[in-house]
Amino acid sequence: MSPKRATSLKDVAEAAGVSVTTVSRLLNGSLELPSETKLRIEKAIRDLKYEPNPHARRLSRGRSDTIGLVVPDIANPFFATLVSAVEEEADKRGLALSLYATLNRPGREISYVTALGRNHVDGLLFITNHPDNGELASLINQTGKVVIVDEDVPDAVVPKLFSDNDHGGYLAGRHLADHGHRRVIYAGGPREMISTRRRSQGLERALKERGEPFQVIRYEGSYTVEFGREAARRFLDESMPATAIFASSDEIAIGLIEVLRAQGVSIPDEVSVVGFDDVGPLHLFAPPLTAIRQPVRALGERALALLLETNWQEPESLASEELLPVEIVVRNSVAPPSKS
Amino acid sequence: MSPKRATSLKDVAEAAGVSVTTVSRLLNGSLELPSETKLRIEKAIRDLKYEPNPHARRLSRGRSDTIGLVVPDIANPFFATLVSAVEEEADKRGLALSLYATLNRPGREISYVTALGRNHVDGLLFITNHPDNGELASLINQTGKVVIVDEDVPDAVVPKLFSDNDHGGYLAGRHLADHGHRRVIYAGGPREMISTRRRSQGLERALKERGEPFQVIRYEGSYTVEFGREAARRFLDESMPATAIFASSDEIAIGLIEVLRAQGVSIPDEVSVVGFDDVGPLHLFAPPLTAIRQPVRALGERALALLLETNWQEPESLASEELLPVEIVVRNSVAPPSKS
DNA sequence: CTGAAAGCGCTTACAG
DNA sequence: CTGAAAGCGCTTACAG
Repeated sequence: MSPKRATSLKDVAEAAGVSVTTVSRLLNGSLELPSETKLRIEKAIRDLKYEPNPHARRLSRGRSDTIGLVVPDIANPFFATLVSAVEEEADKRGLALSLYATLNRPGREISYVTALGRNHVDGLLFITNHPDNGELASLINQTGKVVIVDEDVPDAVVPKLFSDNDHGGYLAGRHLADHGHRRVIYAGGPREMISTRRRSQGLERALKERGEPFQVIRYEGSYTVEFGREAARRFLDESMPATAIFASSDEIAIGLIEVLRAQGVSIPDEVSVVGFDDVGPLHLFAPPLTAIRQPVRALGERALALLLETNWQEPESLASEELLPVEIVVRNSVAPPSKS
Repeated sequence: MSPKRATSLKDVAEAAGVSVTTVSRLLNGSLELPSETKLRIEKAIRDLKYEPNPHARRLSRGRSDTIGLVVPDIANPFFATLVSAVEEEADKRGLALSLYATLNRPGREISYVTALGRNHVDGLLFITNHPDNGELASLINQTGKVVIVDEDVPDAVVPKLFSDNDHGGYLAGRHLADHGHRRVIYAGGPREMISTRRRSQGLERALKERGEPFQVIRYEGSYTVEFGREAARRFLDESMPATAIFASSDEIAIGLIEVLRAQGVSIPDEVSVVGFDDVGPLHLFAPPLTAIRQPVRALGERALALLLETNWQEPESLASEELLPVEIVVRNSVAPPSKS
């Protein structure tokens, strides 16, 4: 089982009695060949089970036909679904996928973007989930060919693709207001992040448009189960200062419900809850959770299309922001405030 | 913004006044250099922001320092968690990860294994979830450097790593038997697959060891939500021929519970349910689902270690099978059979 | 239409 | 200790 040399273009060329140039051209489609020759070459390829060496091809062509995808955490179902959609799209287009998980460590983000700058991948789909001090943005601006997805890197001038977070917040708020809620807690991610800002803005707007007094209390932390637990504890410690909670991710909702249930707080009798993301099996929860659904797969598909469609030579075409629509999935976790 | 030529080894060498050989050796650590020279080179690298071109390096070295991971479906939380664990391990070792989703299409599996044979990746972690007609096995045997994870490819002679499925089935069966169940339905994946065979065997063994009459009814299909729904419908159509159901994956459990709930069948009052996998938020389900937990991350970590540790020259060391322990997580979906 | 040859950017025997 | 040179396996002007 010695690492037998793989068959190369040259082997094929010899077997077919032509030059490597010809074989290479046939493979790359830039050629009309006499069908006799063509058949001979194709036979040689089959006989030798030839497959081009991608490393050589990449070196020679100066591009890799692979795109990089950096996400905070692959195990998170939201990102997993996104990765899955990107992979499927990439595969359709003959592109390979290089996957990087940053696990929320800024250093890793930096190094991946640097890698792109060096042509290791042909483009990058970039998803962060923590604030940037400007370093990342400037790096992105000088390397180009990255599209930012899901969460913003404010000073980066590249195409951006988000869910319609503001409208998501609005839908949640309207649903809550329809049931008579006026005091609601927004349990979200880091305050600096665009998703949190926009979702809570939308929420406020929906409550405000009723023309009656209202209050939004912000619990801002991170998009994690642990923060969801914290939010629930705080809510309890503060003696339930609201009649409803808008949990801004599946993870937050999971932690929140976990603690609320453990403490015997009934949803929606004592407090109503609306979630965000809706990628987990929320319909099986007790109670089934009403939530804003993000178009996760569409986000992944569109992100790749954007990367490929963008004319990277035209600076003015770069600074775009595209929003994908969200919807509310009504289940059973919202009821009118109890009259206690 | 023309694609400015990236700085190469040669640029660094010139800037430092040495040969590319010297720089290359310094980078690859096979060299003691006078510290003055060393500093000069390092300064040049820093000044020029040099980073080696991985495509050239791969071509030259004949290896890629990347490992391939093929999974049926990335969006599935079980596989997502596995991918996440592998990615983290790979990153620790300086290995890149190439990800492929087969979406259950045999043709795609074949082509990825072929790619490995051509040295595009240094090794492959392979996860299938459908029966093989022998084609895959023979391909795997002739390319080598693949470890099979989670589900078997029977005729392949390579290291294999599974969860202890038999024991998982046994734990489920024992728990059910402890509560007095004697007639249970096994709702699992394809009958040919090792996971299904072993889990149902374990289940039977646990029931049998009580020394009383028992019956296991097998519903075999696939590890999907849709099959879970089918299983529930069949269970209902057959007028509930058992007092408990062992759902052999989170997906199956989800589909099953969905339909049972919709039909007003109470768990665990009318039928007990035990799940398998336990990667989703089963503790928030109504009722919280008792399940066998798979060591998903450990599976990923160990798989990579196996790939790296195996001595691929020694045929006798290849045919190994390693089992990772599972455990039962008791929640609230099992009760004694109703006396109706 | 077809091929010889240079080049992509590294690594690594082989010499000095 | 250090370097010139060949080689990895492709692609692609450039000639014929």
